[in-house]
Amino acid sequence: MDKPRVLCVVGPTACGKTRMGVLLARRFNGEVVSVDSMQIYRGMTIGTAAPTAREMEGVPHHMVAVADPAESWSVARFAAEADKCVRDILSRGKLPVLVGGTGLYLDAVIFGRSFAAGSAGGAVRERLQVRLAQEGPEALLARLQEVDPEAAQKLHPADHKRILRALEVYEETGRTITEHDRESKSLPRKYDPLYIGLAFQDRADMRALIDRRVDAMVEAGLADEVRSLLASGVPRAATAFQAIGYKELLAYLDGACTLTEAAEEIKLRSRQYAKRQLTWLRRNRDIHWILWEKERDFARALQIVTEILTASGLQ
RNA sequence: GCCUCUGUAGCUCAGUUGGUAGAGCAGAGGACUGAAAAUCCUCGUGUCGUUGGUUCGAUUCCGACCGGAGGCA
Repeated sequence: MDKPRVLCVVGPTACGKTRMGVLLARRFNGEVVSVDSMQIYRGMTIGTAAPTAREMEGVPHHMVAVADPAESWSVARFAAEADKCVRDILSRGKLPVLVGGTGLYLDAVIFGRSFAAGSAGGAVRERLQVRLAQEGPEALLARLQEVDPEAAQKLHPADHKRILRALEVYEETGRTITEHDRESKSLPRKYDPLYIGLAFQDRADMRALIDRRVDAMVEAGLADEVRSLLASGVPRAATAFQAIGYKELLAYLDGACTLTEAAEEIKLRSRQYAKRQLTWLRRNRDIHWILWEKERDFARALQIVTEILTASGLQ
């Protein structure tokens, strides 16, 4: 009720979130906060389709190109930084427009979720990784079953990442991740979000646009972008290189495939990613969806969203 | 023209010593709390190229034909 209102633009990749965010920020005196796990890294404009100064049209953008790609960020760090931006925007009497495709990150900000201690590169994680390699996932899952049976029940033996994380939280904090999550999820939400979802009516149209966009990225010099990241010393193991478009071009630069093959792989991985984004978003019943037919019609969309916002008493 | 190999799920292929078939990839659905553009789970009936023959029964054996690859002329 008394929670600050924020606007959220969500949807799978290539569906126009960036453009919509700018249009909404301009109309409603807002500023954009990008909620994207990869656009935070510097020097990755082309491949992450991060908004350029031109595309921002004078609207202030936050959380874009704020991190050193050699340094790996996490949800926790992102949420903390993004929340500062949101509060700052609100304090200046403007509307925060959260634009992004990383579902977990957006939830973390909106709900003010807390995250248990521990991180990649930490001593506990390293040790658990060694145990995983030596004893196998079943042994670790059995161990988890003893300390946190609820988490162990939910995890598949193949889900190494989550098994490691669950054990790590227990060893780092003495509390189970189940306990921690339950507590975190019971906290009242921090903001009052109004969700606008952008997607294509027909998946084939989304695919066509993704294909075109990937070709454009390659033509715009994605390979050079990857080369300069490497040249500036970003390690191949960096999280930044897990971004779609980058890991595939690494293979190309290594001579493992042709540029065309790399581009095809990027298209494939992009549409699989888009599908996962949709799966994440579908469980959020509060989203007002705008479904594109063939082409993206921003003028019409802006009109629809304006009506929704007016009805909801935002303006 | 002759010879050899080949034609099985959208793609790449396995397989059935004759009882109508199964993997990977793609695709679809789902999960998701410090890597999340990551990670993980579930889902496989298709004229077994066509057409004759042998057989109780053929995708499997035999013949012809059609398509593909290679070789010899």
